[in-house]
Amino acid sequence: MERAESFRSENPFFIRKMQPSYIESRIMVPISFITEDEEDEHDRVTLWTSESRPWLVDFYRNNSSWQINLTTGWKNFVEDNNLRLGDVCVFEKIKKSGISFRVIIFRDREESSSPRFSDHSIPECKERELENHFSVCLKPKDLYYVLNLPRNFLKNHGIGDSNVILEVGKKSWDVKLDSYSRFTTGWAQFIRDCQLKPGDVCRFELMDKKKIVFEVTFVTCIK
DNA sequence: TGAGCCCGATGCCCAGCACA
DNA sequence: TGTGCTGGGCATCGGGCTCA
Repeated sequence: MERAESFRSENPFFIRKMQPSYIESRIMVPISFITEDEEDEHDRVTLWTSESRPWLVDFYRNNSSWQINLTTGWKNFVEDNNLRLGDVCVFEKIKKSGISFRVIIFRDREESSSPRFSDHSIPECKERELENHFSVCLKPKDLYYVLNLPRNFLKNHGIGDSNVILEVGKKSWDVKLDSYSRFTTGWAQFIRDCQLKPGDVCRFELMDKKKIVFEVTFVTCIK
């Protein structure tokens, strides 16, 4: 999953980790990935893992759960590509005829499928140490008084309602982390002092788990 | 009988609101 | 300016129905 999450592309894409229901029957596509116009024009999507062989898969819109399910043909794809539980697929929408997705498979069993495409928009799967850090791209609302944090990260590290220390260089700020996984008291001061703007990306690296100290680095957005 | 289709339940995340 | 809460959107899962 970490390798899949490091995938970058100019094309829209989504990530799916293989669940039992995915292996056994169907997989869901975010509803925004297939427009109603496309749905009217096409009955099925085309999945590509290489440039040589496509898989045709029927789909239908699930209005109750606001999703699109891939059904007939999906199982063939699973079997042909030997997908197993825990494998992670990146579905990248590409500009081919009809509705086409390029599928990059990140296997749970050490090796990954190496995408065999001629262009260079394929994942930068550098080994990244994600365990101790997360990144946040600041939105206008984040520059107000609160910042929502990834709950999974906090949960994985057993971090709850507490005060944390944000360090930038030799300076540090005390910021309250509330029970809703948000930076609250102190966050506004931090963004003022660091002159952060919408579009800036903050990287929070957990340096001291006991005292909950994050070293913060940021990339400034230049319009 | 199994695959495909369809629906509903549940929980998570986030945006936004009300109020202190 | 900070906190608590709620509702909407979405992801995930399970189960019933239909049909070949």
